[in-house]
Amino acid sequence: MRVSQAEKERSRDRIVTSAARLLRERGVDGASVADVMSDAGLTHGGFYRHFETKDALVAAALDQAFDQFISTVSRGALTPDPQAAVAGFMKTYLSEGHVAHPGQGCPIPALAADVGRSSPLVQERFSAGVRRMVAAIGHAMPGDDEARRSAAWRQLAMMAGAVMMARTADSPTAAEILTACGGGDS
Amino acid sequence: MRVSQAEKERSRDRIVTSAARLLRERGVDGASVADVMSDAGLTHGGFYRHFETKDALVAAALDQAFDQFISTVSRGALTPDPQAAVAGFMKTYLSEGHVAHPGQGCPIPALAADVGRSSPLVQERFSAGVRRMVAAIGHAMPGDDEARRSAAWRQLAMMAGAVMMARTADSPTAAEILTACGGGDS
DNA sequence: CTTTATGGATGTCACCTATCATCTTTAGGG
DNA sequence: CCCTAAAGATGATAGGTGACATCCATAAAG
Repeated sequence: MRVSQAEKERSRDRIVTSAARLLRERGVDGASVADVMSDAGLTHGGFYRHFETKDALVAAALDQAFDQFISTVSRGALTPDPQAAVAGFMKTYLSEGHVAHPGQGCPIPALAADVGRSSPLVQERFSAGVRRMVAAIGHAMPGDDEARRSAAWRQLAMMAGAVMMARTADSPTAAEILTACGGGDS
Repeated sequence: MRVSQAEKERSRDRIVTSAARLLRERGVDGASVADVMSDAGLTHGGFYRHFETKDALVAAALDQAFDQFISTVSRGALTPDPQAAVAGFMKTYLSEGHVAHPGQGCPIPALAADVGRSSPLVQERFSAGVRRMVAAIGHAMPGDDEARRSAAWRQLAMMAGAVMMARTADSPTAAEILTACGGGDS
């Protein structure tokens, strides 16, 4: 049955939110349109009233996933000591909780490889999210602009690589990786 | 038609070699059994004479991919100066050539995310390959055993993360990432 | 010359993206 | 205030592709 425009807006939000989680949990191919719609409490038939293609959904979901994750990063960045904020973010990023729950985590270790094989639209949105993250991290790095940006790239690359590898490893190895890269045990 | 056992062995090798490349290029879901068999010059009908399941092929292909890639790493490690060897390996790893050709590159940035969602068998084989790489890299690091291993994890995480992100980015951004992480332009 | 097992051809079943007729309800003009 | 056209949701379905199974012709092996 038809619903109000406000309700449709909320439906769309639920679809995107479900997609943002399921994509990170199962990968681009592993999260089907029907899965996402079902998770959003709808049937798959109505999907194409909201999005042209699955690709468009992926792009929208990536935006939301980065928004959500960056807001987590930035929340700490307003503390008096920006370097302490980055340190706290690193601990959270390199935690077993982040490894265990990709659905709420950083899109980079969860989806970068998939995105590298996806459409230009998806790549562009993803890349924009990555740049936003680098900017957010670099903001709290020491040195001049170029040094901060460069340090932020190294930091982000290491963190993303560490979480990604930890997700393929057994528990002791995962802990070893996280610790080696500067993470905690939380 | 039936072929000799030696020929079967060669068929199997071709299948694994094709899989090792196609998996890295297209991901686990993107490379179908039919694709792999076709690439190996066979039809998909005979596949299950060689492997129980697709999973078993993935495991075998991961082993070969790591073998091939580690032999590249280790080739340089025999030079008089092991630290120079690691530096050379880093330059190669963080090159645009590596970013552009995942099919011959490191399995980690290409497949870690997929593996994190795969069967325990696949995860175990992949994790074993990762540990072999860390051992190979750590071999040429300074400091005591623990420090070397820890430094190797950081290095590998950063390199894998950098290549993975570079593969989702446009050319200038990719170059920026590689340079920031210590790579060259080759 | 018989046995055997490889690889090819074809089939089955499930699932994925995308579409559509249909029902229902909203939104807006008279 | 009501009536009607537009539009969201539904369930069925089309078309394609995936993993995996089965039958068959044939050549190796004894």
